Amino acid sequence: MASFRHSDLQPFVDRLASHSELSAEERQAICQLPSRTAQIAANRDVVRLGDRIDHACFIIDGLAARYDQNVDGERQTTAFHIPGDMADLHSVVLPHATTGLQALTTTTFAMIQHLDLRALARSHPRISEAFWRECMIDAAILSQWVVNAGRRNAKTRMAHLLCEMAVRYGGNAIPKKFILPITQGQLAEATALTPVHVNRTLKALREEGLAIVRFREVQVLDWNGLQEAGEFDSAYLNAGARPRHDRGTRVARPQPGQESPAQA
Amino acid sequence: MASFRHSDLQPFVDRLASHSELSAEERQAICQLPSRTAQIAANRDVVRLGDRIDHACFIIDGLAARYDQNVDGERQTTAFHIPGDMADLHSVVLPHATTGLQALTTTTFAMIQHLDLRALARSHPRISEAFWRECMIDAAILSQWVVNAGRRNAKTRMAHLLCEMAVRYGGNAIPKKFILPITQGQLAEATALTPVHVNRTLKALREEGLAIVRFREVQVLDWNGLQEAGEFDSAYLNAGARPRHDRGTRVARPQPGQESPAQA
DNA sequence: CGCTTGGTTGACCATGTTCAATGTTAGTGG
DNA sequence: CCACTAACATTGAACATGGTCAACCAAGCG
Repeated sequence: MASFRHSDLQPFVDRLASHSELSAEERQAICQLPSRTAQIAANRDVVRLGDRIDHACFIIDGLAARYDQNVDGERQTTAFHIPGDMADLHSVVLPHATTGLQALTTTTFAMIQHLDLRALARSHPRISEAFWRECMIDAAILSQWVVNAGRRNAKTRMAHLLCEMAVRYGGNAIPKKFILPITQGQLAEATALTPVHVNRTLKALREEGLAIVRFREVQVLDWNGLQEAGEFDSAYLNAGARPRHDRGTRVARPQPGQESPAQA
Repeated sequence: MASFRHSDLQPFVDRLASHSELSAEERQAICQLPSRTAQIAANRDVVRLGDRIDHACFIIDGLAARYDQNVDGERQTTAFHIPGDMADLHSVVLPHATTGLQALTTTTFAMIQHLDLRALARSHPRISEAFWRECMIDAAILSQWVVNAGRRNAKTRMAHLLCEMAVRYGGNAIPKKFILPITQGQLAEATALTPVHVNRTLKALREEGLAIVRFREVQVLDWNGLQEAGEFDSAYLNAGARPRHDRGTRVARPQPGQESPAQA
């Protein structure tokens, strides 16, 4: 049954505050958004393709996957949502779902009406900007997924995904192990591989001493090695954060006939 | 040399108005944003990977590609930007570029300071929301690119991309032919194929009477056939538009053990 | 127990890559 | 107008990454 609480949204405030400056008053306003807590069982859709929705889902506990599918019904996961994510904040401006959202485990979430989120955004410009920024970080992740699916081989792809999840779960302190309650089949949907090849790929990562992936748990054996294997640079995940460490060494290769950027 | 004009931004207003309600006053405010017009030659970067930028680029004429690359320097295009697009509106909230932007042809664009865009967004909540929505439509396209690269074969992928571009160039009236000033190599970077295989794929589309792609031009021979071959449903491009026609027939396949969506 | 779900492995196959050669087109200068 | 060049398109043959099919194993749970 639904219940009304406020503190559920504190992690959301923390998330927003990690990349956007918010006053105490603004933080409180977010915390006080009316929300309805709900739980959904594993393998069930929170949002179905084509649904028109009137609320966003803040993940309190569990794991959800955003997905789309091709004509044969083969799924492609386009994002994982972990606790602390507002899984479809974008729906505030695009209420017509063009992707589905599925719970991968029993997932607890807080439902917040678009009406309330929109009202808050309209009355608080900086909250509005924070929402926008939060969405754009998700888009930056999505952009990496295109590169992943398009230009990286199975091992690199898998390593990259593991790195992404490690950073998202752990923040600055990369966890030695973290819970990733996901089957190899679901990993296949995310990496655009087949379950069989996911298995072989995980075996390779294991045998190279990079990481051990089990049913509910990822063990990072060699973080540097895993990052290297995954061509991973966390910059895109921290793009919104206050400058802590400067950008890494990754630079665009110069293209033929190109010395300077835009010239007026 | 730079010049100061206002009317350059009218197409941007039209774009925003196509999905978001804006008052006459709001439209005018956008038009009056100070902008600096510039031109950049083909194959040069407008924004380089890692750049910290302080302006957004509105494409007036030409074609630009957003890209990222893997460690071997192989490029993956993640978006095309055509006239009418604000190529990096997202940079207003994430000024640290994690992807590059390259002109594919000689491209004319208007540069608008983040400062001005942000100020406008802060003072006009509905403009802020329109910016956010515009960005989320781009994200919806990106999401489709993940599916494209991940779960569709070469022919389907290519057809899907052509459909996307046709709709974006033509709006509701699908053009029989449209200018796409792009080489097969650049198509390869967008579809995550090799130039050689792009060539073979285009040949297949041609031989099946679906579309003819030449150096600067796409000729759509059979729009329905092309859409079908590309598993294309334009809903995601129009997600923000006023309801004109209802969603197509595309529905999520029911997954095992799933009858109803979220239950509280 | 036995059933179900997920993990593991091997053999064979297919889509798309790689390599390499040749054709085509547009632009440039004599 | 033609020769020359450079970039792009086209084609074929060999190859590789990952997919498909199929069998078997392991763990959790009624």
